[in-house]
Amino acid sequence: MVTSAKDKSTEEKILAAARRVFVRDGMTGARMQDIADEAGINKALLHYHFRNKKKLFEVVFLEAAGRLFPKINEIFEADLGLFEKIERFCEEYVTLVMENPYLPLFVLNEINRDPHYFLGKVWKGKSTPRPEKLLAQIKAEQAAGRIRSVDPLQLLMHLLSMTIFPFVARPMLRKNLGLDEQTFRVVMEQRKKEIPEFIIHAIRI
Amino acid sequence: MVTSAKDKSTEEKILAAARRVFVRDGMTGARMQDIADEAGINKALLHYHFRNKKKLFEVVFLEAAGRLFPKINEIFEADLGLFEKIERFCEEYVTLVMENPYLPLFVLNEINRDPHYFLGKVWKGKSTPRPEKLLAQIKAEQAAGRIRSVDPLQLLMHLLSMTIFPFVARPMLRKNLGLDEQTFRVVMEQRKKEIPEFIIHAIRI
DNA sequence: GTCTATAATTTGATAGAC
DNA sequence: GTCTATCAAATTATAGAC
Repeated sequence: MVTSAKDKSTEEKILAAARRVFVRDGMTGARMQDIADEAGINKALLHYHFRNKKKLFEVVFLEAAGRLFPKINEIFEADLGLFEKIERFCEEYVTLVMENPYLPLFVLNEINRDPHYFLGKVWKGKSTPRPEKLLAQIKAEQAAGRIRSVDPLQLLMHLLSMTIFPFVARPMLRKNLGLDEQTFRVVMEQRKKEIPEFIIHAIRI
Repeated sequence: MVTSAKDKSTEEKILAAARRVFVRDGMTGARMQDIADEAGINKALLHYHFRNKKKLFEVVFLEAAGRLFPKINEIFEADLGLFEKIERFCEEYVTLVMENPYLPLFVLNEINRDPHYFLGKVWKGKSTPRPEKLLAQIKAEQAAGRIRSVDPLQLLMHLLSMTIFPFVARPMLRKNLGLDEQTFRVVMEQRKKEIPEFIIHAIRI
C-alpha cells in the first residue's frame, strides 16, 4: 500500500492521539470521538485509516508492550555479571518508564482484562521475557558461594517489583506519601541507585 | 429506611454480583446486564436498588478500597518493633490479598482512571495510610545504629512493592515465569517469610 | 419488590458528496 | 483523503403492570 507524506502525517496524528487516550482510559474506557478530537479530525477519518476500534487499539497496545518487554530480555540475557545486570536494569528501566509513566499500569491492566488475547495473538514469538538465563546465573553465583542462598525466582520478583511497582501505584503513592510530581521524579531517580544497593546488601555473604 | 429480610438478600446478591463484574471488568468495562445476569435478576431491579451504575460502582469501590487500606495503617501504626511490623505486614497482607487477588489492580486502576474522584469523595477522613509513624520509627532505628542508613521512604516503597506488585502483575508473571495458579500461590506463600528475611538482610549492620 | 417492555442515550461504524 | 450526515448496535435508565 502506497503511503503519501500526507497519509503518514495523518496516521501519525491519529496514533499519537490514540496512544494518549487508550493509555489514559483503557480499551473499554476510550471513546473513538475523543481520539478523533485529540487528533483534530473526525470519526469517519479514524475508521478510514484504522477499520475499527479493536484494530486501532491493537496497534497501540502492541507498541506499548513492545516498549516494555524487550528491554527486560535485552539486559537479563546480556553477557554481564549479575550485579551489573541488576544495576543496568534499574538504571535503564526506570529511565525508560519515566518517559511513559502510565505505560506499565496500562499494559498490566489490559493483559488482565483479556489474558487469552494477550497469550495468543500478541505473544507470538515476540520478545517475551526469558528469565531462564538470569535464574541460572543467580544459581551459579550461589553455588560458587559468592552470594547468599536465596530462591532465584523470589529474587527476580523482588527486582521487578521494586522497579516497576512505584509507577503502577503512582497516583496512590503520590497521595498517600504526599509526593508532588517533581518529588516523585526525584525519588524514582534515586531508586536507580537505591534498589541495586539494597539488593546487593541483601544477598551479600 | 426500613429493610426487610428479603430486601437484604436481594441487595446482597446484587452486591456480590457487582463485586465480581466490576473487579473483573472495571467501571468502564462492566455492563449492568452482566451484573443482573450474575445476580439472577433483571436490569430494572438493579436500578431499583441502586439508582444508577455510578452509585453501584461507588459502593463496590469503596468497599474494595476499605479492605486494602486500613490494614496497612493498622500494622504501620501499631505498637510494635520495626522488624515485627515488617513481618506482620507481609504475613497478613499477603493472606488478605490472596483471598481477593484481583483487588489491588482493580483499585489502583480505578484510582488512576479518576484520581480527583478518588481524592475527593472517597478519601474523606477515611483510613488513608499515614506512614509518618513508620518512617519516624525507621529513622529512630538508624539513629540508634541498629540498622543501616537507608532513606526511610525508599525502604517503605521497597516493602510495599515486593508485597503488592506480584498480585498486580499476576497474569504477566504467570505467563512470563511459567507459573500455574497453584505454583503462584505457593510462591506467594513463601514470600510471607522471604520478603522480611530479604529486608532484614538488606538493612542489618 | 419484581417483572416486561420500552424509552433515551451513547457510541461504534458506514454512506455518499467533495 | 477528508468531510457531513446518518445508521445500527449496544447500553443505561425508566414506565407501568402485577
